[in-house]
Amino acid sequence: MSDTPARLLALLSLLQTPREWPGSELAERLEVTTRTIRRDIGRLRDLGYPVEATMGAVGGYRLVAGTAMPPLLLDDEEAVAIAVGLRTAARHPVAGIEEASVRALAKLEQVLPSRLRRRVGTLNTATVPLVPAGGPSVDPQDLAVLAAAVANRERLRFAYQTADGAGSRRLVEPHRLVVAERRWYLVAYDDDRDDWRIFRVDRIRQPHPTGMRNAPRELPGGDAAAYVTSTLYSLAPTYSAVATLHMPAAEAAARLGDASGDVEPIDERTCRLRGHTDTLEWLAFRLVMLDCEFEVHEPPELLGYLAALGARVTRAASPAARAPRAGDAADDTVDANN
Amino acid sequence: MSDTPARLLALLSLLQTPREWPGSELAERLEVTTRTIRRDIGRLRDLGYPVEATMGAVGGYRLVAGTAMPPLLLDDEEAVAIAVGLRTAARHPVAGIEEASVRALAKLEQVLPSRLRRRVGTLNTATVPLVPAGGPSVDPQDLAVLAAAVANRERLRFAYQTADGAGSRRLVEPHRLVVAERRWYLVAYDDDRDDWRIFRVDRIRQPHPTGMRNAPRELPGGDAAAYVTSTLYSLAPTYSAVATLHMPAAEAAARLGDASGDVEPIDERTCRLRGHTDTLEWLAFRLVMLDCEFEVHEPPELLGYLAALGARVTRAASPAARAPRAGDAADDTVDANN
DNA sequence: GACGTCCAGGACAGATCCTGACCTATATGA
DNA sequence: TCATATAGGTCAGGATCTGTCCTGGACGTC
Repeated sequence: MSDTPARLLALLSLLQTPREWPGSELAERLEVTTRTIRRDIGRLRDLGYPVEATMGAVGGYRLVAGTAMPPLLLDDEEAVAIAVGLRTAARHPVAGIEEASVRALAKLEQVLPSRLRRRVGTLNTATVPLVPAGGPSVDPQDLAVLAAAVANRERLRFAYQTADGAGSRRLVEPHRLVVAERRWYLVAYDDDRDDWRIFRVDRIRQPHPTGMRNAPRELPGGDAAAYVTSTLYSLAPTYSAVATLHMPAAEAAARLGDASGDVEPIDERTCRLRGHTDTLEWLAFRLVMLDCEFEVHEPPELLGYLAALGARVTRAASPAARAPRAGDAADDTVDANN
Repeated sequence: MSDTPARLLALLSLLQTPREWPGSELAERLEVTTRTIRRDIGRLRDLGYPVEATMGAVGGYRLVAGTAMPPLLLDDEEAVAIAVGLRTAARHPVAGIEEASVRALAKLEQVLPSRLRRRVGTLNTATVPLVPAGGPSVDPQDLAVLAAAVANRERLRFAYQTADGAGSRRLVEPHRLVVAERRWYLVAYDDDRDDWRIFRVDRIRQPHPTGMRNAPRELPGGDAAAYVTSTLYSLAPTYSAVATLHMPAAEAAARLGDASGDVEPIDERTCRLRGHTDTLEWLAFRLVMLDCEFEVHEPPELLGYLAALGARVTRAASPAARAPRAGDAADDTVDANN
């Protein structure tokens, strides 16, 4: 009896199960008359959620795709699955929707019951990274905290570790989260230094909101993403890579994706790749994954890295020969600001 | 005025933004009095959604984590981000929540507006696969269709391509979706053959529900996952791999994850890996990604694959030498049933 | 072709609920 | 101390909701 909004939500929840519901069954579950069910269905339709009905003896109601997203009513496991998916998406950002990903993650983490958060955490640490890290990886939970602070225009305090290992404590007004070169950066106004700064998120430790709101501040130039990339290019000792791929240019471009540099055809079966990167491991990984013959011309560091990798793999395939182990990890020395 | 449930949903949507909302601002947005806002907040609390309020001059309301998941109200971009995340999760299943992932995906795809679905599709094809496929990859949208049919107990018609290339049309009663050995399988009762069958999802083409419901049918033995793995072991010519890793056993186990076989220590710095796999590329990929010295002892196919890979990488690092291209793709010949 | 089953929706009466307009109490930061 | 925020009681008038009728249309089955 009564409590209409709760019943509407329950009805939405039932209808989101991908199956057909006869009105009588819905009425039974929600303990109301079928007439009320029909009225509720009408209400949902008025709200813009298209409920489709098939008439006839085996008919029923089902929620279909409309023009607006209905509220998603998830059970525990589904919520965990989405959280895990968003966390890995935060670690391997997809071009164009990185920011929406962290927004969704922040939204979800805000309301995720603690028992589910624990499950997400254990699943997350149990999941193995699929690609070379290329430096420390970001903590998705920290990322959610930063996204919340950005949305809330709330001052943020955190410990920041610079490239040379020194640590410092910061109080900033967060402005935007940006992905550049496969890394997360926080664009923020540093209150102590009275200037704009860019922080690598994987070097931020223990961020917590202070509760102090700050007035929106305009970034000079406006575009945060452009600000980050321009700062990176002016500061970072990125490598310029040139390679020849024995693969049609179109196919190589498709398999490399958009963020891997320029591909121009040499002839029908080969092409030239030019790109810049600050993580040799990542570039080498992508080239090997292409599963085609290729030759690297520059930079010498990448040549060295690939030579070491090839030698290691060759050693692995010839167990008869035993050799002293050679360290072959290339280090990453790029930093955004001090 | 009026339409309380819609206002409650709108209020929930606002509160899910990770920020604090003063009651007056909420009242303004929703065009009601602050008194009504306070009442609505109370209603939400009665429904079990914990709205926290900070009193005082800079107070406000915010939705915090409770014991149950509130309905997620997403904007377009967030919905797309979640869909993309779930699709990649379907391609790289995480142990333990694979089924919840596809359930959530099916739920989302069911109500995703078509314009957003298009965006998800283009983003999805633009996204490059991060790991070696090891055979054809599943279409997440097909997976969602299968999951919906499983939940709806609806008969399903599809074209199935067997290992030897022959195609057949099937009419089945879907029972469960299961991940085994990094692949999706559909456990279903084949109506034409009057027996239970296991189908590799990546070989299923154009699945579509028929609208015919079927009575729930009990799988002999009960456990669908066990049924799949036992069938696979009895049928599939998997490789048995043995390798020595120059890495502490604990670290290797952590970095390999749970599904990669048994790791036992040899001494403090080395360990032995035993596993079985039907995709050489995947195992080789994981071993190389460990970023440590290792030697493979078995199977010979893996040795050959690694030798070819090492040679290719070495060639790439020595652009002076030019050699005729050697094909080095290992084929995957495992099948679940005919 | 008749029948049962399902969705669609109008009319109506009675109970319920909701909103806005008061009011006071309390907590917090400037 | 003051301003501002949440918290919540009360009350009256009006809107809304529910259940119980009803008719009609669509669809599959017997």
